[in-house]
Amino acid sequence: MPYALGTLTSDMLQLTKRTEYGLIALVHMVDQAGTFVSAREISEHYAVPRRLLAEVLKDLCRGSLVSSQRGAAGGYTLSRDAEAITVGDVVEALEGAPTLAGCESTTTAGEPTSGDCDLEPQCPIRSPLHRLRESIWRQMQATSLVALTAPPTPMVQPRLPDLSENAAS
Amino acid sequence: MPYALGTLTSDMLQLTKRTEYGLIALVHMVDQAGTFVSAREISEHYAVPRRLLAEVLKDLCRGSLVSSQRGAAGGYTLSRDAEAITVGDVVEALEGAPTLAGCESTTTAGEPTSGDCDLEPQCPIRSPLHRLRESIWRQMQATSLVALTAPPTPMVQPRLPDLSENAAS
DNA sequence: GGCATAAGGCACTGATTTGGTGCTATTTCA
DNA sequence: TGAAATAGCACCAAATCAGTGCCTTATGCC
Ligand code: SF4
Ligand code: SF4
Repeated sequence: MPYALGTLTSDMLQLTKRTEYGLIALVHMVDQAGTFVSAREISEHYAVPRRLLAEVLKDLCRGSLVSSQRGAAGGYTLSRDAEAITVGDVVEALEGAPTLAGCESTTTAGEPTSGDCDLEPQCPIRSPLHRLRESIWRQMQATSLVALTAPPTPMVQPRLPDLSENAAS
Repeated sequence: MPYALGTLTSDMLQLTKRTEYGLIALVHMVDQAGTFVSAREISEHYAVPRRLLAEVLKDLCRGSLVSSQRGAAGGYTLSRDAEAITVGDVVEALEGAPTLAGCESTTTAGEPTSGDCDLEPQCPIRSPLHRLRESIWRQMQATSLVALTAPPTPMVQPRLPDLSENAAS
């Protein structure tokens, strides 16, 4: 069956393994708040490669999401409240602030960062795409670790805001 | 200045060049609705690699987003109304339906597709992440070509729905 | 002190994806 | 017939990603 359209999966929304491992570790640490959890403990608990997880935790430490303690009985612990750590923070710490198009690489400060694409003046999709990216990014910033720890959540998906001004649903 | 956190850009929300080129071509075709536009014309207009654009247009044709006409004076044209073509459609045609985590590769039909990750039973972040992905994907499905063609759009970004049930902003 | 156990640093490999090109065949219009 | 267009497909180079090796440094405990 050639050309099975719809069965392929894009990775454009795919979290990297690093981010997944980071999220798993952070969620695990929410329960153990106040204590230092070692990378070994987490890696054995979730069957995650130990060395890779250590690398991820290190980056989370650089991003000030966790604090580390060296030596025996050392490990990592959340450096702030679980509600103050969002998926966006994790992605930003492990992959950098995301962009939808190459013409703008928004930092946390929101600099324009003119862009490396040379068809900007002619490009017709630039501005609306940025709006879409902003919206998505905002959702990641609005999803905190506590939202990830609440498993059942029998919530109904609310109506999405429409990004265009003329589609009235 | 080592470790310039916040300046790196993640590509997790980055459209591929193929998708970008596809969107540009489609938006261009919105204006020329009814006529067949050649890949050469678009590539010269926007300084996009001709051969690559042709490849993209071909995939869009496979995805039934555009119709093609061969031979001299041939080209491509939208196969349906611009409002009926969404960013999600384009992404799906050019990259496949997206997934946030590797444990589920949702097709358009929405099959479960059990998953290739072996830490699903233990994984604490699975369900909420899927909710996030759904929400993002929904936004892409809600953004049509006409939304991309409306340049000024002095619209205020509406409040986002909160994905967690306990964060009351 | 000495040792086990922790994180920190960094370079490195292998597999995959992505952007892009070459070449040929086929279709259409003049 | 020939130019111009799509269709198909293989191929390449660069970038990214998952994962590992190896060493250094720090801490707790005997
Ligand atoms: S200017 Fe247009 S083509 Fe260039 S990176 Fe931005 S959105 Fe993409
Ligand atoms: S089960 Fe968890 S770790 Fe595995 S792919 Fe799904 S979200 Fe990622």
